[in-house]
Amino acid sequence: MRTRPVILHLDLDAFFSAVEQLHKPSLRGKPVIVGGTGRRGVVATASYEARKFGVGSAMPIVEARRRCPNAAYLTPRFQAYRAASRVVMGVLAEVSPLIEQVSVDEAYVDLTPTHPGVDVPAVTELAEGIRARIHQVTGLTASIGVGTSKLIAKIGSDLNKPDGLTVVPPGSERELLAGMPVRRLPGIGPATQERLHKFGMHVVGEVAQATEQEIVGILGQAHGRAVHQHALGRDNRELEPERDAKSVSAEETFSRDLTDRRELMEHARRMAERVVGRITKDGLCARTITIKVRSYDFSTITRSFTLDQPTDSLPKVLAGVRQLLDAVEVSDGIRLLGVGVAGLTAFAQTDLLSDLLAEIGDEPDEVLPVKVTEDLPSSKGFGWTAELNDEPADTELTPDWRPGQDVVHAERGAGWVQGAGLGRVTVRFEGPHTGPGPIRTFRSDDPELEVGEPPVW
DNA sequence: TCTGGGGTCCTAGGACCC
DNA sequence: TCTGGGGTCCTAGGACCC
Repeated sequence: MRTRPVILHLDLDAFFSAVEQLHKPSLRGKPVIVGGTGRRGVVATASYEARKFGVGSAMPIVEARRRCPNAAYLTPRFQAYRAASRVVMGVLAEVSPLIEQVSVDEAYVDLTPTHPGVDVPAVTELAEGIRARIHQVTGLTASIGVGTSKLIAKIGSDLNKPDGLTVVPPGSERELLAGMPVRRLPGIGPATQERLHKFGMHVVGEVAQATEQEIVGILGQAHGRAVHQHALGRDNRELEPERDAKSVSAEETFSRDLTDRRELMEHARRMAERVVGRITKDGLCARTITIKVRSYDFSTITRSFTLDQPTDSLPKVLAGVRQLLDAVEVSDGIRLLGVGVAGLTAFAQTDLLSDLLAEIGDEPDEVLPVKVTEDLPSSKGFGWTAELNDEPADTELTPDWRPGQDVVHAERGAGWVQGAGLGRVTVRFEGPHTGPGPIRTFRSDDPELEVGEPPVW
C-alpha cells in the first residue's frame, strides 16, 4: 500500500455539454443536453442546469424532453470533444509522465515519478494548480480526487463535483468509505447492489465487516475479492498507461424494428466497413467475428466464430457476418444490430503460405479415400493426421475412428482426405510413446495405402 | 420512462488435449 | 467398465463503466 497521496483522478465536469457551451456562448447558463436525437436516443451528458430538472445520463431522450422541454438538445460532436480532451491530457503530461487515460473525459495521474514525497498540503496545491491551468487553457472545469490509490482518487473526484477538489489523507480511507452506499464503489452496479442488499449490506462498512469468504460466496471469486478489498479501502492497482484494444465493434439501433434480411445486411455491411476500416488503419487483423442482435423485446443475443487465421479482409468479415445473421430469427423484429471483431493481432498475415494457397485455390477440392492395409503397432495414444503437399489437410476417418482418436489396437484404418491438389498425400500415425515424429508414414504411392472409392456411411 | 454506443472483464460449459 | 485431472480454446451471456 502506498503511504503518500500520489494518485490523482481527474474528471471533466459535464464534459460534452460543457464543450458545447464553450463553443456557443448563447448556451451558457442554460440547460444543455447532448445525446441521441432519434425516438430511441438517450442522454449522453446533461449540463448542471439540466440536471436540476432531474435529467441524467442514460435517460431516454423522450423522458428528458418531458422533464426539461426548454433545454437545447444537441447531437454529440466527438471531434470537438477529442480536441478538447487532447489539450487537457497535455496539461496532465506536464505534471507526470505516468498517465492512464480512462476515457475522453477521465484520467489517472501517478505522481510518483515527479513528486514521490508529496504530503496533503503539497498535493492540494499541485491539484489546484492543475485545475486552474485546465480552466485557463480550455475554459473547462475539472474535478479532482487525490489519494493513495486509484480507488480513493476516483471516489474523491466524485465528492466535490463540479469544479471541486478532494484530497483524502493517507490512513483515513476506510473511514471515508464506511458510510457510503455500496453502489458508490466502482464495480458495483444495480445487480451487485441488489445482491448485497439481499444479504443486508447497504453501506460499504457493512461489507468491510464481513469476511472475504462471505463476500466471495455472494459475488463470486474475482469480483467478491475485489469488492471486499475495496470496502476495506485497499487497492494496489498500478496505472496502465497504454492498453491495446482487444475488440472493435459498431452497432446501430434502428428507428423502427427491422424484419427484412436484405435491409439488415445493408446495415451490417456499413458497420463491417467501419470496423474493418478501423482495424486496417491500425494495421491490425482479427480472428473472431461477432454479431449482436437485439430483438423488439430488448432480448439480446451474440453469435460469433473464430477463423483459423486472422484477417483484415472486408469480404471475409462480411461473409462471416452473413453466415451468422442467416442463422438468427429476424421475423419478429430486430431493434439493434452490431458487428464486431476480436482476437486482434498486430500485423497482416499475408504470408507466403496464404499467397500460395490463394494461387492454387482455384483448383476444386477433391476427396481422396485412403485405406491403410498394414497392421499398426499395438499401443495406446496413436493419432491420425494427414498432409497434402506437406501441409496439414482436412481429414476424416470412417465411423469406427474419429480424427485424432486413439488407435488402441493393431488394426487397419480407413478414411479420407479432402483438399485441392491431392497428388502428394501423406497419412501419418504417431504417438507419445515413440518420441517425437512419425512412427509410420504412408505416401500415396505406398502399396499399403490403398486409394479407392469414397467410403460410404 | 422504455431503455445509445463503445468498450472491458468474468463465468460457465463443452471440446479437446495430454 | 466406469470414469481422472488439469489446461486451453471457443462460445454465449451478463455485469459494469464512461
